[in-house]
Amino acid sequence: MPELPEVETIARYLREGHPGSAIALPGLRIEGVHLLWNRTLFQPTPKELVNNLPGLTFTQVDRRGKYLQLQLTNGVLLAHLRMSGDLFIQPDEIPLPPHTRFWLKLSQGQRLVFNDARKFGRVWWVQEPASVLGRLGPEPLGEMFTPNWLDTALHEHRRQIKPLLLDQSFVAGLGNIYTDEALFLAGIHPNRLSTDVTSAEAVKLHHAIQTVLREGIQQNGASIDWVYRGGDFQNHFRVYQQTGKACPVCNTPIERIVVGQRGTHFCPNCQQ
DNA sequence: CACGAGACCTGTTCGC
DNA sequence: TGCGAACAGGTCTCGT
Repeated sequence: MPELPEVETIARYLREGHPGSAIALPGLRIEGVHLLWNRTLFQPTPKELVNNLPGLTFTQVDRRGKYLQLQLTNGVLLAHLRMSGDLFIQPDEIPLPPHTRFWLKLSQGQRLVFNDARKFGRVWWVQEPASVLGRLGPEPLGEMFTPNWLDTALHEHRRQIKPLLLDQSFVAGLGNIYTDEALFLAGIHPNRLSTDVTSAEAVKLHHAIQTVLREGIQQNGASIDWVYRGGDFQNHFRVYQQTGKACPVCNTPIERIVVGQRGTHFCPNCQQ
């Protein structure tokens, strides 16, 4: 599920509790470690994890790009959900969900579950988060990400605009949905070369990126297919997965092409 | 440096 | 109805 708005939603739920459930991660202590799919753990070894995590307490939950950062009294647990991952707290007595790859027994009769049908998701336990997050570009809703920065940065590369926006070392957090939506709002064809984007268009794109991300967060992210978290942004897509449907601006049928090996949705009239 | 292909995985939907 | 192909919110590595 995870692009910036979905990961942000999960971070908020972990930090403050789900709507309807006040259980929050900070303050809960780890009592047991269960790794069901070894490759989910990127670092350190399973043995080191089992030896070191029990007894530690969660103190804080943050997001950086598409990564979740779960601060502990010693070190930090990082998680990347990739395509199908999910991370949530649930009571210890109900059955583990299918596709659980990793879970922690917590104090107060709770557990933290890392669920991931496609097994692409990864977890790290490190002392220094920068060792994993070091190459990420700026947060698109942060102070560094200004219209002027984007204009300049676009011209430091000569690449197709869509793959460039998906590159996490360029900007951290955009994925396939929000990139398509942002390029539509900005009226930029996904195939355009970054160097050919004008300064006026860069300003528009900056605004479009922040708009779609804020909308996504407001709707608690997008819920597609069998993965459901209660998000609602899927009902507000303008072009993503709208192939053949009328463009909300000009009624031209939305088209699907492949750009950088990713399905790409756009309006051939609005995005020249 | 930029780009495409292939890997990593499982589940759902599409087309014949 | 059945079955294989295509596709899915991501990222890494390798070769050109």
